Amino acid sequence: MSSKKARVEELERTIRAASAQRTLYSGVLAALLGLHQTDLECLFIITLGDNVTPGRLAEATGLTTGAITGVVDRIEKAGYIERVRDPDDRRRLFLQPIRHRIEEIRAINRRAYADWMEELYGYSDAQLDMLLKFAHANHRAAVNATMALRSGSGGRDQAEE
Amino acid sequence: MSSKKARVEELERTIRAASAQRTLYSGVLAALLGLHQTDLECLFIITLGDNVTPGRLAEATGLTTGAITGVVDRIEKAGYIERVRDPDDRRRLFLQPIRHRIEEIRAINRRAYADWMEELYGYSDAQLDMLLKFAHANHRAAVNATMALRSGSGGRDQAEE
DNA sequence: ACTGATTATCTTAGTGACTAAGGAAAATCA
DNA sequence: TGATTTTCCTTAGTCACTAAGATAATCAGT
Repeated sequence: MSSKKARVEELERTIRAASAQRTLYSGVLAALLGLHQTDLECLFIITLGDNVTPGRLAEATGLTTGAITGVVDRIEKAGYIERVRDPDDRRRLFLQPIRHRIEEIRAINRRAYADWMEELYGYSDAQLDMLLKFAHANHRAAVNATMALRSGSGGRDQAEE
Repeated sequence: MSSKKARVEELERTIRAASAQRTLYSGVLAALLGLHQTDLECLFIITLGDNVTPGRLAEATGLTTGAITGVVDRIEKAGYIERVRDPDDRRRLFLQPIRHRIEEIRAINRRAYADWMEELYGYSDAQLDMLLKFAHANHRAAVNATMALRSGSGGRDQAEE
């Protein structure tokens, strides 16, 4: 027997633990690829966007452009992207993913999560819709919580300068 | 209209995005508390366990004991734990959480995630049970995926030495 | 007790990812 | 054309981390 409060709190705790574990997974994957966690995150942003430039990557991650140069160096050296000059504005670079190398990473993910994907297929369409709604709500909640923390001045110091 | 495959893949994508966002939240929270993300993680482990020692923390995180010394220094200086010598083995330290300071952090989390918790209370007990089962399965999946990566030799180098 | 090995934490030196500031090259504007 | 802006890179310095070893307490064997 468990109260609704107990259920809700265990649910929240479990989601948190699962998120932490997925972060850990990313770290292990990055190490396996000879990259840093930051690099892998950046690579993910690069593959999602179109014609991503170092400048846009710096904005997206909050890193300085200097740091981004290092990140791009490492990812390029590992062979997952190429620096390609924008022909229309020769100051700019496009960070072009090397598709078949990216596909290697996807394949690793697919293999590692194969059982889980199988499990997902076991749910009915209606259940999947409900879970999807829940997952979106959870994502929104995390975004809101982050914003609340940033603006809410939840703690002492905040802007140190 | 969307196929089951589309549903499953969007679900997995959304879970991943939500996890990433929760990681981001942790980083912002850590900065707010004047700690590093690593420190906050360690603090979490300390509060969960009982009479956690620096050594056990090193094992749990994979950091070296030297790094842990720095982590403990920072958390202690910020006032969230105390170093207490084990009276039965005076080589050892117990990292004792300072309860009311930990409670401050919990209060911040509760405030940031208040709407979300509210939302969870909106689900029926049966739905919560289903979601809980799902969340546990997701956690297990992430653990298994991490292990698969570690042992599966998915990539090249692996044991470098 | 005494000796040597082990255990737990800290210390030190060195590495490398990051920031801040500024430089070089190309584009844009007056 | 010259001045300003934009984009990326370079440089110097900071700091968390690792690796190796110091310090100190405990344990096992004699």
